[in-house]
Amino acid sequence: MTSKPAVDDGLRARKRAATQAGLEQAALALALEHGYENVTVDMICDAGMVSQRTFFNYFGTKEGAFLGTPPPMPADAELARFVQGAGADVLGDLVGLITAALVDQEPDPGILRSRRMLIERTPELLGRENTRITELEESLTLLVLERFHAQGRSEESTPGLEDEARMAVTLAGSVMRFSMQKWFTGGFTGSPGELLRHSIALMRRIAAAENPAPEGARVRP
Amino acid sequence: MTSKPAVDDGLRARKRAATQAGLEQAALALALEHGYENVTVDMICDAGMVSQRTFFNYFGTKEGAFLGTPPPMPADAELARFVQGAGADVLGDLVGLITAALVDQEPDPGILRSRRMLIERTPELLGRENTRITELEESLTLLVLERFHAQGRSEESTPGLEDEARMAVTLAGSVMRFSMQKWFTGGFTGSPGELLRHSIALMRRIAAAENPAPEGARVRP
DNA sequence: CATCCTGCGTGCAGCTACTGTAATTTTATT
DNA sequence: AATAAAATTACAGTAGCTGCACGCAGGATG
Repeated sequence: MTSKPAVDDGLRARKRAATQAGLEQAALALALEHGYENVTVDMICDAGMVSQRTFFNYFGTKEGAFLGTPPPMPADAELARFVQGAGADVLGDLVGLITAALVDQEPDPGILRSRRMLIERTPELLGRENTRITELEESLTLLVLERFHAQGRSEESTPGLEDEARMAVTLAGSVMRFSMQKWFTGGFTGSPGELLRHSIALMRRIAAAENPAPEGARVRP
Repeated sequence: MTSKPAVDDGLRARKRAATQAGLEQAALALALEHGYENVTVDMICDAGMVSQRTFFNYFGTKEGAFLGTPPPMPADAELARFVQGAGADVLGDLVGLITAALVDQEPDPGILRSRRMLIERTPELLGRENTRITELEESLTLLVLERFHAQGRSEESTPGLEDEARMAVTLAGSVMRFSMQKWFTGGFTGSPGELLRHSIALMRRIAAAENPAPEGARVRP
């Protein structure tokens, strides 16, 4: 990921990372025990042994400590691979891209899971999470458009190309949300890969459905 | 509350409604001019000529004044109609249901539009909105399940029935989001009904795509 | 080793969103 | 007109969050 293989960390950086990790962990633990609303920033600071001011230097916001580092944007190499991807399965590739970013972003799956739990049961955090995702989708739409261009499709030749890209991203997002939900409510026994494929298949089946629109009047009474 | 069931709108109720509408309007106007973050509750109170405490009696939260009355849940009659709907087009019917609720909920389309504009450009509000929608989707999923049952399908005969319902709701939500976005960025010239049908068709096309999954390894590198 | 200096943590003062409480005013009822 | 009920208000207090200025330790330079 970085230019140098490893050692670039000084004592400073290491301490910093430790403090941040400590705060995040404390925040999660406290929230899972007392509920997000009942946890004050001061509590987290006590547990992490820093001043309140320092806390805000790290996260800027209370929520920040619970949500972890901002948005998982894939590495450039993978992005290029996606754009060049000749495969016709945009949806599958998109889902793969997002998943990859998610995985190599958080080393500890335990943290990831409990964070997910907390977010799931806390509307306020869920809102923030959605916001982040929305912002991410913005960039992904541009990516898909690039891919389309790489495949020789242009706005001129295909009028609704941008819509198509946006819809693809939207659907990929739906698959991710659906899978997450199923995964963290424990309704699935199997590998994440399986789950994702299962979700995509299900989506295709539902979307295909029967009659596209019986008379059209149904849509807007 | 009172012993009499009849004419519940006296002077009281009318004043109340006026105050609330005034506050909402003031909030929207102020935010569109100065940006959401730069509008304080006190400003809104000044414009609406009430105390800060009263403001919070009405909305409970600053965001409330900008988002309007909570979630548009359809009337019982329409719900029943949806459940009994023999039509196979679950998606279309769902979209129709949501749309109907949206329309007869806010009489003034001008308010609705500017509110939409504001939400669109304000991450914080967008997050809240998404949260509300998510909560709504919860109930809709149950509805779809009822409909399935009315069609004689049970969890026993069809293992993934609940998943199917959830996915249908998720997809309907995607269609709504997509349409909203297109509608309020002005990228569409035509009736809302047309737009919705167009969106559904597009979704079906993208979802269908080509190969479901070349090898599966793509999904989780 | 001495020196600078830069990044980081801290206290403090202050703003804004929000809540509880009790008093005051306004509307409804008899 | 008297009284009950409800709405609105002022006031005080809590929690999230920010700008500012100071001090200290890590790291670079000579």
